[in-house]
Amino acid sequence: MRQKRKSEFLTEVELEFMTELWAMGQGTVRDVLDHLAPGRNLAYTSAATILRIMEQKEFVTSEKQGKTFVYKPALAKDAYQSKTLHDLSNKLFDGTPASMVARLVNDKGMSEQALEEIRALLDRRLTENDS
Amino acid sequence: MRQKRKSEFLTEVELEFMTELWAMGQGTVRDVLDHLAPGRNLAYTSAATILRIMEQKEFVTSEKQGKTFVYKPALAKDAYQSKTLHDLSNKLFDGTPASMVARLVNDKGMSEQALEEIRALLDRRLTENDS
DNA sequence: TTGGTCCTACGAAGCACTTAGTATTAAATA
DNA sequence: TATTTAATACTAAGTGCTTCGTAGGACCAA
Repeated sequence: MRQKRKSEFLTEVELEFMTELWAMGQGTVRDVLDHLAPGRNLAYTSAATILRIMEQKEFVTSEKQGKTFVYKPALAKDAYQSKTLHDLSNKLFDGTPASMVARLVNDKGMSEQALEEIRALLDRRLTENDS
Repeated sequence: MRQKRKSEFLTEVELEFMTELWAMGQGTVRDVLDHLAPGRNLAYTSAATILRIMEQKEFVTSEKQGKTFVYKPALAKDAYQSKTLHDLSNKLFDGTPASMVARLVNDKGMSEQALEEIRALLDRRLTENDS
C-alpha cells in the first residue's frame, strides 16, 4: 500500500535531510547520516524511515545501486526557497514581499556589507529591467 | 496543572489567530472567531481552546472583563516577523539573510515599484550608518 | 424560579511527526 | 558453505497539533 502522502512543505527533520542532499547532490541513508551535525545521534533505521517517507511525499527520488538506495532531491533548493518565502510572505507579511525585505533590512544583525550587497543586487535587477 | 508549554514558534492555527489579534489589537474568543476567513467553520470551543493554549505558551495574555476573557498579543508582529525570518535564514539560507533577499529580488512577482521602495529603504539605512 | 444563552474548563479522538526496534533479505567473507 | 555484515520494510510508541463535545457556572428574561 505505497500511497503518496503528498504535502507541500518539508518538516523539520525532512529539511535537515534535504539540506544534506542539496549539498551533496545525492546520497544514501549512510551518506546523509554521516553528514548530520555532530551531536545528532540518530539511529540508522530512523534515517532510513525518514528518507522513505520523503520519497512517498515526492520530495526525493531514489534509484537502487546494488543493494542500496541512492536518494536525490526532487526539487531544487532555489525552488523550495522561493516557495517557502512566498508562503511566509502570505502568512506573515500580508502578501507583500517588499515588507519582508523591509523587516530584514531594518533589523540589526545585518552587516553593512550585506546591505551593500543587496543594494548592488537591486541595482543590477533594476537596470536589467530598463534595458 | 497549569504548566507552561513553552515553544518558540506559532503553529499554523495559532498564527491564524495571532494575525487577527495583531490586527485588532486585542479580542475575545468571539471576536477572533468572527474575524476568521469566511469559509472557516470552527467551533466556538475550538477557538477557546486554541486561545487558552496560546496563553499557556505565553503568546498572548488575558484579562477578564466581566465574565469574558480578552486576549492580547504578548509579542508584537514586528518582533515575531524578525524572529521568523532569522530562523528561516538559518534553516534554509545558510544563515546569510542577504541570500534570502537575493532570492526574493530575483523571483518574479515583485513589482518594479516594490524594488524601488526597497532600494530607497536601503539607501536610507546605509546613509544612517554613515552618520 | 426556571429555561435559555453564553462563557470557561476539561477531556478525548484523530492525525502527523519523530524516533527506533524487530524481522527479513542480500551480499561479503572466512 | 556458514557466518557476519549491512541494507530495507514494517510496526509501534510517544508527542504535539487540531478539533470538538460535554459539563458546569453565571446571567438574563419570562
